[in-house]
Amino acid sequence: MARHTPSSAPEPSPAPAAGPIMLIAVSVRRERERARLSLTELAKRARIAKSTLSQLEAGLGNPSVETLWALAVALGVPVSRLVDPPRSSVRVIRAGDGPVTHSEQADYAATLLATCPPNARRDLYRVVAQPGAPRASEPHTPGTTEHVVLATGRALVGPIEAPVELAPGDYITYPGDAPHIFEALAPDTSAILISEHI
Amino acid sequence: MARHTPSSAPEPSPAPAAGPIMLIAVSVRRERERARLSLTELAKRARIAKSTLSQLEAGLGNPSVETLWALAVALGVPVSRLVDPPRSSVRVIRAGDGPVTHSEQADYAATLLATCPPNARRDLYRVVAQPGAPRASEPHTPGTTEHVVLATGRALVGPIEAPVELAPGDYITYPGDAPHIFEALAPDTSAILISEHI
DNA sequence: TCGTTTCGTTCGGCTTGACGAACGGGCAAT
DNA sequence: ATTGCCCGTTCGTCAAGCCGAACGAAACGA
Repeated sequence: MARHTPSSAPEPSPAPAAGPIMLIAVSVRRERERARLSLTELAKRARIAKSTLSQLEAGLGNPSVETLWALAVALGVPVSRLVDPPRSSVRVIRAGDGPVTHSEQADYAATLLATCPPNARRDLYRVVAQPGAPRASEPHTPGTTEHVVLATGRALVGPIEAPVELAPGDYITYPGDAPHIFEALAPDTSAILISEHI
Repeated sequence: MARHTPSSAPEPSPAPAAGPIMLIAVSVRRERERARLSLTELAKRARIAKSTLSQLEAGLGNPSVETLWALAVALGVPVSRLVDPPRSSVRVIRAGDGPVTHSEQADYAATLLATCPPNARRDLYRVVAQPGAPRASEPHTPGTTEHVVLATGRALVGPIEAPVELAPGDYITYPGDAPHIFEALAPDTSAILISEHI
């Protein structure tokens, strides 16, 4: 199977415990079940032998990139979702909290709110809302995460069952693939919204 | 080489013209040169035969995931950077400008400021700065782009040779791999900073 | 009870990816 | 010129990925 051992060297990707094979094995099975495909059906669509797929999901073997590519195409997902570790929940960082890095040159403070997971896409919105009926979002595509930093005003933001009240500077992140709301509590409430999807 | 043809089926990943092999070939070479490694040296670090690497970069063959993984580890990059297609300038969107999507349910307006390029990482900062000496940033790693949305106050932001004055709600994006500044022009100037690196 | 279908796994074979060694070229020191 | 070293490519061998076919299990209807 493996003729070499890539076990040493500094791991940039968050060391996935069992190496790439097991990671891909579980990823493929996860995506296949999410797509409601049988092993046989997926193999047919990907134009690979189902024996190949069977062994792959069993964590045996060491698939080639063409095999992997064919599977990703058939599953309708980017290849990277099969090769990078999975991830989710609500987290709030209040204005003034969080790890701050100060500048020596100027009065300048930056707070790291969220590091970007490998391979995610983050789309950036500016939101301006007025009090009244809250905006309830349908869940987006699975794997979506939203981040909101309130700029001005006040707002109730987060999962529909447990939204959080934000003041200017507050930050919240929550799953975007579950129902969630944005309800302005003050006039001219504005925020930055980042929609992150893998 | 390829025994199957994954050519059909709807392509979710933005069809990379020449299939996964060529894509990986150029990605590996690009990352290797970025890391200033010789082919021989990289092969040694990845614990793979240099012949394998040579053919891989030539666009021949069909590497296994273990080979790919070992290379990504040795290069110090996530695997996804080798399997997704690759990809800067100043752009400003003033508050109130830009494509706005309104909600039917509530007084809620979202403006798309920047779609995320495939495979980029975006790290999210909250910035609070006071007037005085501007904060001049050293250029970051090549391929970095920064985005700033001013929340409160006023600031001079952008490339050091041509910064732009921002008011609350204004958005700017500029290359992060060239010198750039953030100079607060009013007390308690705050902003959201997204650092995007490939 | 017996076919029929679909599921996922297991079994030989052909094909090919990965390996090490050998090769030719470029460069610097001797 | 010669030696040494590193570069990247080419070649033959061997292991293993991929394949199709055969297999047992489970579900459904006749």
